Amino acid sequence: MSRLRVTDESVYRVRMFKERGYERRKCPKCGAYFWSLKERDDCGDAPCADYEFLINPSKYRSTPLTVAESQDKFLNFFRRLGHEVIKPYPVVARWRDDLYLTIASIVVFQPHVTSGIVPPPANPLVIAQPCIRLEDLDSVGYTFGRHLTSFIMGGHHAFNYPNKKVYFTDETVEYARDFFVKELGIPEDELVFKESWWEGGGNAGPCFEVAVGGLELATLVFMMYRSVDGEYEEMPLKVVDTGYGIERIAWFTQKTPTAFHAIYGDLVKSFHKVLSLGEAPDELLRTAVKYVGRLNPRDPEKYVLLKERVASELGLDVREVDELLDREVKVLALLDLTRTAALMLADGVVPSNTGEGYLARLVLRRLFRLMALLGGLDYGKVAKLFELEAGYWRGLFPQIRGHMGYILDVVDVELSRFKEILRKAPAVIRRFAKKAGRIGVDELITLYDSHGIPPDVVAEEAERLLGLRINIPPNFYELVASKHSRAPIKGRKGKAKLPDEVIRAVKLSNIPETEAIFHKDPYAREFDATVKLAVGRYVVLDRTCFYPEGGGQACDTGVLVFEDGVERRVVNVQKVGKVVVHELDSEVPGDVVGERVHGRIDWLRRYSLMRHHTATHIILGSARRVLGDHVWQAGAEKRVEGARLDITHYKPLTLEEIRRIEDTANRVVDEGIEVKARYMGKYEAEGRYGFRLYEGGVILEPVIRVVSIDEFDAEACFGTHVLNTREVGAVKIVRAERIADGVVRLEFVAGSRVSDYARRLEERLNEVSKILGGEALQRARALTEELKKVRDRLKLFKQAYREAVLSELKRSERRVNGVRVFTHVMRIPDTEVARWVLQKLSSENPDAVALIVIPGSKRLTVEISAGSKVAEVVPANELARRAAKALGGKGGGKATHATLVTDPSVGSDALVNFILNEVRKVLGKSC
RNA sequence: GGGCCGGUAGCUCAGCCUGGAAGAGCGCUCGGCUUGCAACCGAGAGGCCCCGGGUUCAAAUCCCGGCCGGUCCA
Repeated sequence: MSRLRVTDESVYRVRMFKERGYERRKCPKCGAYFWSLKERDDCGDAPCADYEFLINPSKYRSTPLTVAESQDKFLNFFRRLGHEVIKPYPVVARWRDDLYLTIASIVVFQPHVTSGIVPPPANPLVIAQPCIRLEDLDSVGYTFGRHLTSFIMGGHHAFNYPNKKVYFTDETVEYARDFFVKELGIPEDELVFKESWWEGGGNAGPCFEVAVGGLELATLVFMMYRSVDGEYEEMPLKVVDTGYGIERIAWFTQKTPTAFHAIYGDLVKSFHKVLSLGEAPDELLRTAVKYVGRLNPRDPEKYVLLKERVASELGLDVREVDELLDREVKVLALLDLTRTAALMLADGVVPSNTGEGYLARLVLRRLFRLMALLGGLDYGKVAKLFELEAGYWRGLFPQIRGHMGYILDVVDVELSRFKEILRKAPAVIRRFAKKAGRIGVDELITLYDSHGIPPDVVAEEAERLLGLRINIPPNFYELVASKHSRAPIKGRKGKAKLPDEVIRAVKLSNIPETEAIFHKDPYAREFDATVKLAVGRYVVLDRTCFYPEGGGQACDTGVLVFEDGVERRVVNVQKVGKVVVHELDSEVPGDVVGERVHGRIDWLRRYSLMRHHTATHIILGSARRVLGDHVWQAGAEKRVEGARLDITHYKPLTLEEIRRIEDTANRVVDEGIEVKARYMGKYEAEGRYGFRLYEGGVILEPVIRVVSIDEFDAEACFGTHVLNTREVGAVKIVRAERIADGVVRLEFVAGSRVSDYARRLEERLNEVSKILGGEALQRARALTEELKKVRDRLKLFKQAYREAVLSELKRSERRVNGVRVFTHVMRIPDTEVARWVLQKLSSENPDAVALIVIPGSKRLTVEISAGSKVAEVVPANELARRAAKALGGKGGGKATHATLVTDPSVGSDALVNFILNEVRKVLGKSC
């Protein structure tokens, strides 16, 4: 965390500290300033302090609360203070294009509210938001629950606008004090407010970390700066952003040895039972917890130290402590990871190799690995764990139980993938060990990076297979990460489809929003308008029927008629903000600003686009009904000839599923459902339709245009649609393919294009029939049979030819200085046959030299072979080289076999004679 | 979105670095041994070496492009 300050410390001097006599003190351990009523040795927060609340529980008496009770207590307290309770958002942050997961309650209001574009749904408000953070994925459990991958963040937020102040630092601190002291019964003496600085998501501000008994229970952030290029700029909007750890409150009040025991209650026992493991003795955990608060368990050396201390205190063997503690920590981590995975999957994440899908896979892989290490990874057990979570959280997170079918199906698929990696691991490890001669750090990294084999698996297998001892560097995952370049979290692609100067001119001109006739009446084909701006071939009007490219829908084309009476074609239409720019096929003559124009769009093109656009919504809704709630749009394109829709799904579609999607879509078409486009308030629309609205992407506006097909489908959409599904006519899916891990692409046609598609198929079939000479299907069957026969026959002939060439070659035998030499000139050139024959001959006659000339119009090829016995004396490659040099040509090879290529003009006879001569010369010398 | 790895017989893979006549195991077919099965022994069938281009006398092998699959990171 940055210690940068742009504000003086006065911001931390809130009203309450003065009124109630809090003093500002400095922590001798971390140097941070904090406020408390009484003198203290430290700032009261890990790792400066122990888990005091567990070591001396009587000092921190409070009523034990479950997670649900903690949440209720928190929400009700702030409701009584005038905060409106907001329903929690999904853990997958689909409304944001810079984050995958909801990592804090404030994420729910970013960036639309914090940037001032949209007012908050209520002000002030309070929310209990389930959050997911994967930073501590590998060390979950080791801090006994201080770190979790999924947790509920209780946040009360106030948005202070320049003209409307709600409340800020003074009130926030007082609320915190009242909540902890009056509501939870914590003695005020033990409260510590530590001064700190918070930064995140481009915002920053001072904050207080509120710690009690060694546990931070809340963070109170006062977001007031925007960080721009490393500098802080004060924001007009000042936001109270608080985060109360609901699970931590439950832990604190229950004082169980670990947070997991407080959060998961009976589940701790159930998980052990499913895994057939005994629970660690309470005494062991209670002893360990004394050190967990202060030691950083991610530091392996410190962790060893912790175990040693626990062992000596309990009079146990270190190995025993080590085993029991490691095992317990893994089981506890599983409780957290299962919930995290369940929450992500319940929100419809499809595991994949990119985006949030990858994060889901990461959690599942970690979960599987832990189970494998605990000695039992099978689907039945994993499924049981998820079912236990679903049952346990049915009150707070009913969505888990609601999506159990999908969750278990995905777990099954992912487990198979993981097992596949483990199955392949030995072969890959062997290959690496062989290639590199060892398995060092580089090999470990590549094995993990490219093959997904974790280093501990490599070490295990390498020892088992090859007897190799492998050292895993402690900073292994850092090394992996350092291999990858850092890029923006979510890539934004934006290619300008207009020249820069046009965009600049439009922005400078301050032209008001173009009146969208295409929205008011999508059936309007002609219109009159006034020219507002003209730059070269680019024209802006005050109103238009021309739909600009957007939302995956191609733009309209058509004509504009200016006052000179000349029709100019509109070839491209784009948006700059809310201003529509028409690109013409030629420049506009002179100054046309203020002129009246008449426009006409190409109606058939537009109508086809409208039909395909509505069809896309229908297909999406159908896919969701057939496949499940996890189906989201991953991309779409609507063209005149057809459309395509990419959906998230975890396995390839079966033919039956495709047909059911198509049937469902056509039923919706036949039902004749009204397609409504209307403007709604953001929160109203979200409340009514959920985040399904943002299939096509995030919309950062207080009022959004919602296109709905009754209850079947509703999306925030800018496009033009037909008024009734009946107008789509019909839908035909023409292709379904898996384009990426977790993404299936559906291509389809609608309306009259279905007929076009059918005609194309018909024409192709006719063409095939014509070529085959008869009814296509029948002829194809017959021809396939025939082809098989011909192939078999050809094989026989080829065999016969081989034999013939071989026998002719054999007959050509002559003796040159005691060596048998065979020569043959092929009549039907066939390199493959020549090689086969030579191989056969020389293996039967190791004392022979043989050559076959393969004539050709462009070149003359000679394959030369020397039997194993004579190859040393008469190397074939030597012969080829000499001939190439003397006769012109190229050649080479090895001692037993060589190839020579010359110009045909050399002639077969000359070639053969030359080589014979060379053989004679070589043998003459050596004899 | 980017990095890395892979694509050779029905399956699992070797060969590729260092170019020179396509391999192993399993499976399959047939035969032997067996009352039969398994095992064992013997023989055989089975290959656009992912696709396209380039370099070369010669490419599974080297280079470039593409497709497909896997994996890691953001």
